[in-house]
Amino acid sequence: MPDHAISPTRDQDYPEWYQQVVRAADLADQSPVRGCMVIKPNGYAIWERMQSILDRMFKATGHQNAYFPLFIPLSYLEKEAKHVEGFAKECAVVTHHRLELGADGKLVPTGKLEEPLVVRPTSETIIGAMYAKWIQSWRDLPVLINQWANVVRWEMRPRVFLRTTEFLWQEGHTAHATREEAVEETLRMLDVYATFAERDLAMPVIKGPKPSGERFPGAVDTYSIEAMMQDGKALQAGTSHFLGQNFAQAQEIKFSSASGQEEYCWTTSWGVSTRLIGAVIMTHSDDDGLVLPPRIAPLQIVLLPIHRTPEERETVLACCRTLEAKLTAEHFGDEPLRVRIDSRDMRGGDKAWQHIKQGVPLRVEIGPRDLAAGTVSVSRRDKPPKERVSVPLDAIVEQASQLLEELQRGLFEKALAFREAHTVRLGSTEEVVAFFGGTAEPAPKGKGGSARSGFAHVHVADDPAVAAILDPLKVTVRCIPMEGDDEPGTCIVTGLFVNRRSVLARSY
RNA sequence: CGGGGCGUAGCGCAGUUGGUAGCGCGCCUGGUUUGGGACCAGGAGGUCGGGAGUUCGACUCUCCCCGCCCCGACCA
Repeated sequence: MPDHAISPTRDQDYPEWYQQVVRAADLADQSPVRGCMVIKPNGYAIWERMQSILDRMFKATGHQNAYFPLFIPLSYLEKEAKHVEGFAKECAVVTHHRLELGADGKLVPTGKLEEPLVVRPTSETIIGAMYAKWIQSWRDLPVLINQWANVVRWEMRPRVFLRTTEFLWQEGHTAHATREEAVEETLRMLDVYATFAERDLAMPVIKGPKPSGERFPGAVDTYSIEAMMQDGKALQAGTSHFLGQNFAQAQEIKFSSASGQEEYCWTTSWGVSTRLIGAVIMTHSDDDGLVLPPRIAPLQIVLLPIHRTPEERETVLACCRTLEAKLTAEHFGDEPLRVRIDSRDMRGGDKAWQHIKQGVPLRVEIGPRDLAAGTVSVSRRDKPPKERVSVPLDAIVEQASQLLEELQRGLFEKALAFREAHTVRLGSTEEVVAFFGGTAEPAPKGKGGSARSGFAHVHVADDPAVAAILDPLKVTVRCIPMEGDDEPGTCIVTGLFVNRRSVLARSY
C-alpha cells in the first residue's frame, strides 16, 4: 500500500484528487443525466447537518420556511430585464405534459403547453409574484421567508458538488418597508453565513461586496463569502443580495405606508448550496481522504471493538455499549455527541482506513488489552493515520467534547494559516501578473492547474479596464473585504481613488 | 460549443503485425490469522461506452454517436 489512501495526491493532480476523495468517502455517484449527481447517504448526511444548523440560525433571525413551485411561467422570468439576461442561457424548459407511444415503440412528448414552464434556476420571480399578492400594508412587513429546494441551471461544465446542473440549496427571500431595513437584512444573513462557515465548517471566509460585473442578475448589491481552497483558488461559498426595488418594481410588490403612501418594497435574497460540501472537502481533506470538522461530521466518534474469541467479543462489545451510552450523554456544541459502534465483521485495519477516508474525527479502539488496563486507544483524523494515544476509559468520556473542540479549532487555524501563507498585497499590474504566473499560462497536459497562487489584495477600481488586465490571467475580483485593516489607495490600472483593496484570485 | 486526454470486472489498469480477454486491489466460500490496509486455497463477476462498416474473424482498423476529465468559452 502507498503511504496515503488517495491517489493521486493533491500535489500531483488536484482536480483528480478531489474526485477520488468524493469516491473514497462514498459521498456521491454519477447520474445518467449529464451534469447531475446522486448524493449518496454519506454525502447527504453532511448536507442534513448543514441544513439543521442553518435552519436553526434562520429561525433564530426570524425567518420561516415555505415552499414555492419548481415550475415558473416563462413570462415571469421576462419581467426583470437583467434577471432574464443572467439566467436565460441556462434554463431548462418544460414544453409538454404528456408522453405517447409512437409507432416505433418510443415515447414521444405530446400535449404541448400553452405557455412553456421554466424549471427554477432561482425563485425571485415566482416568490415576488406571490409577495405582490400577500403584501398590502406596512403592517404586513417585513416578510421573512426561506425555502429549501432544488434548482436547475444548465451549466456547461459540471463538477461534482461545486457546479452541477441540479443542486440543493436554500434561498431566503425577504421584503421590507425601507431600504435601510433591507440592507440590514442582507448584511445580517451574510453574517449568518460567515459565522456558519467559520464556526461550523471551520472554513475561514472573506466577506464583502462584489464588483458590478459579478453581481447577481437584477441585484443592486451582491455580497459574498469567499474561501480559499487548497489549490489557492477562491470558492464563493455563499451570497446575499440587496435587490433594492428592482424586483418590486418589476413585479408590483407594493404596500401602503404608515402615512398612506403607496410604496415599492425593498427586497433581498440569499443562499447557500450543496456546493458547501465541495468547499469543506477542498478546505480540509488530505491525501488520506475526507476530513470533516466535528460540528458537521454526521459521525463524530466511531468505536472500534477489537477481539479474537467470542468471549472477548462479548466483553469488548459490552464495554463499547457502555461507553457509547456515556458518550452519547455528553454534548458538543449544544448537541449530543454522535457516536457509533462499528462492529462489522472485517479486518481492523481495513475498517479503520474506511473511517479515515470518510473523515470521522475520532476513532476509539477498544480491545482486550484496553479492558485489562481500563483504557481506550484514541486516534484523531487531524493526526497521522497510525498515531494512537492511550487514554483511561473514564477520561475519554470527559475529554471527548474537548478533543472535538480542539480538532474543530485546529482545522480552522490550519485553513486560516494556509490562506495567509498564500495571500499577498500587491501594488502594480506587473506584480499581479507575476503573482498569478504570467499570461495565458497553460496547465500541464491533462492536469488541472496546480499553480497554487492564492489571493492578492490589490487596489482596483470597479472598472472595465481592470477586467481587461485580469481577464487573460483568468483572475477575477472576488470581493472587496469589509473587515480587516486596510487603507485607501489608487487603482493600479486606472489610477482612480479607491477606499480599500479588493481580493483578486482565480476561482471555481 | 472549440482544443486535448480518456472510456476494457466495483476501483485502478494491461492487452499493435486483427484470431471473440487478463493483472492488482475489492467481493464470495473455507481455513490459518487478527492492537493499523494479513496469508493460503477455491470461486463469482466483463454484450471490452453505443451503433454502423471493413473482414472468414474486431478490444484491436474506419466512420458516427454518447459519456467522463483537463483547458477555453460560460457561470448568483
